[in-house]
Amino acid sequence: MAESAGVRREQARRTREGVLEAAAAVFVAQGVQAPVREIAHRAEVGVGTVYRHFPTRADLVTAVYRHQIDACAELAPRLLAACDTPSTALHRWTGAFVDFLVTKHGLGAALGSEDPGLENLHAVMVDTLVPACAELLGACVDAGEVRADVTAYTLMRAVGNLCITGPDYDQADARRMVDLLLTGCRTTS
Amino acid sequence: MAESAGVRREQARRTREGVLEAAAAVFVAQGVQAPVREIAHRAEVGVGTVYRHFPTRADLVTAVYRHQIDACAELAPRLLAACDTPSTALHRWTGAFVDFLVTKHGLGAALGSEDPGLENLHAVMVDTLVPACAELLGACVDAGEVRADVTAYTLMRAVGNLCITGPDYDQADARRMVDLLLTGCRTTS
Amino acid sequence: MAESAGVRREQARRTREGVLEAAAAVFVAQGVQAPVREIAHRAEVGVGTVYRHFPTRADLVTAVYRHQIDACAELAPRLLAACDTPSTALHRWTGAFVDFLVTKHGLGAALGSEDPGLENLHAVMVDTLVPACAELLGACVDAGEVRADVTAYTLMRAVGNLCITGPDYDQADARRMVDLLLTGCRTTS
Amino acid sequence: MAESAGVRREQARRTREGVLEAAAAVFVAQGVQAPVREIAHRAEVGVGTVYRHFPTRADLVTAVYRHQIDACAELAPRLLAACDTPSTALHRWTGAFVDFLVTKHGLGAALGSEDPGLENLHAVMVDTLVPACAELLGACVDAGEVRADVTAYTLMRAVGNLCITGPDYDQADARRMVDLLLTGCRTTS
DNA sequence: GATGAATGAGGTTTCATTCAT
DNA sequence: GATGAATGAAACCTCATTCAT
Repeated sequence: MAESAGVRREQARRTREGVLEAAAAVFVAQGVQAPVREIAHRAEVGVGTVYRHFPTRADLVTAVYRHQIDACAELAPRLLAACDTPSTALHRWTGAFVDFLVTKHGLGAALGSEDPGLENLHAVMVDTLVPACAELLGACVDAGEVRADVTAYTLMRAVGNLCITGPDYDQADARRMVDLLLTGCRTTS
Repeated sequence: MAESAGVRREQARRTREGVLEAAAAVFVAQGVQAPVREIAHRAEVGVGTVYRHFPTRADLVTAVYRHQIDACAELAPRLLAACDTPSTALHRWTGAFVDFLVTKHGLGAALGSEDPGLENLHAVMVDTLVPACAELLGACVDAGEVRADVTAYTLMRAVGNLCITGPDYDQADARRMVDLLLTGCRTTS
Repeated sequence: MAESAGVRREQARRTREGVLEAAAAVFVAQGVQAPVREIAHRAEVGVGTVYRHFPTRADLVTAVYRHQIDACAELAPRLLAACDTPSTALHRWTGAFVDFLVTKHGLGAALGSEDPGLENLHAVMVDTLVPACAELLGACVDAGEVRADVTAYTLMRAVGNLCITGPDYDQADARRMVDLLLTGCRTTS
Repeated sequence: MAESAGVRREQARRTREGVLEAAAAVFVAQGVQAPVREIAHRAEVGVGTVYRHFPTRADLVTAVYRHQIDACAELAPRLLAACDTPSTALHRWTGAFVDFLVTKHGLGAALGSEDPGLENLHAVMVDTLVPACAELLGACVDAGEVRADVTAYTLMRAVGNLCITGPDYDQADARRMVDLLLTGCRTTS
């Protein structure tokens, strides 16, 4: 009986993972507003199953990107330790952030969206990434490399917005614009 | 008869203006994807009236912003003539552009949207504003004030994206981020 | 003043004729259910004008075909006088009727329709054409050429139905089918 | 689980049947162009349910009549085997076809309609019934009972048209007209 | 836990018809 | 008489979401 419960739990976990994978794929293809049916179909489960695991769309979006958000946050201190200067670390970190956002079709837009259905995701990203960004930014400011009047939150929103790509404004464009923005943040010597 | 026709035409024009005003207000509150019903209701007309004046949503969105888009484009040569340096003109122009975009909630997003219903608006903005921006940018490059590897289109998309505001990222933030971006575009002397 | 009234009346008559012509053309192209706007546009008048002259669609449809309906009815006695046998006259009359119906796209369908908006037209056709057809049919029966158990109304409905054409069942098909039907009505000798 | 799935599937099947019955009834009353809402309401389901089972109107119309169309087609060889002469079989088959068409108000009209929403149904009827009719017709021609210049398709269209009934032209009239048409198709000996 | 059928609100669009000028 | 802008009912179709099994 205890075992059967464990087996069932394991099944549920696998179902959950399957939904997450399907959602990730569908989000890339159609954006985070894709029909739930589409995701359920791709995961080969019923729509009810999606709703059981993720009651709101934001829960699903958040869960889909949580791993990567966490990984992105954890990257900050590692880069700070590994790079010669804080600003190098900041540049590389934003580079990683851009790559993350751009490859998730619609995530940049979701970040900046006021859609109440996405505020949950918004909160997660802010809570997780802003401190990471703030750590890098603070180090840069302390080192006199970056102006002190830029907040981590504002910078992240700006970077997030710059990552809203399209046919005529692609990942490379986004990277260059973010680089220019960071360059503009340098203290003018 | 000629007079009555003129009166009627005048009435129609006022209705049209009313729809435009209502649409502008609704767009600010809900974005450019707001339901047509909402706009019709706010304008105190039937939905059919909205469709009569603006057969597609893009027609409406375009009409709402056309005046300002044109005004913005016309500002470019005037600033170029009035300012001491091209880069000053560029800064002031982007400042005006940001003010325009930010006060029209959702227009920045519309500029970058791939939504087929907005491609018309997209085309108008690109056709009108990119040349204006290119003129300023070219002058800056010729004066050696700005790096030559930034295209007017990409810059406009970036500025447009930076103007997607929200409760925690407002017009002042957008202006500062755009300024930093432009600063980053300067030739490092 | 009397003259100006006459002039005005003449104007109105011409407007009316213009609407009729436009309606006839539109009916051929799109069927009798075509949008009123289409007809008004083609006639280069306002929709209100169409409604003033023809309050209901049936009024318009009826008016459009009235001339031809009358001409068709008047043909019956002339054919009866001119042809050697009544059945020849009947054949030639139905031939003319078929040509009339088939070239008026949708009229055959309108004849058989129960659409309350068309009952007026239905009544006109019945009142005008059934007596004409009955005259021919009666002569045929009297001459022993056609069975006595076919009513003029039923025959007309049948012919009307057979004239509902389409891409794979055209005017020639309709004519042949009507001919076969008439052949079937002959008294078997 | 397997059982509950079976129960659910059974429920769905009943819903589907309910929709079909409702659609059949509404089609009789209002023709095959009746609003989907009407059908949904009569079936006591939501419109979404109708769309789930029958994505397009043609799917619904086709499903409503499919059984009877098939039964009609299958009747042809059986009659051919059972009757003394091919022409008797043809007469009885068209009689059955007429009964089928007339009791399904609007189906005759649908058969001849150019409405793109009905082309599917049109195709089904043509594909299923024309071969059946052709078999009978061919046998009649081979037996020298019917003229060779009538195609199965044209005959079916003609019969379909003759089955467009109304208050003053009912099923009995349709049957008699079809009989006369067939009589007219006989080789004159 | 999983299912997916059913629901129905919500969006779009079309046109017949009215009415003030 | 003529006009055509305005109206709004009505049809379509799509999903997010619920719930009985």
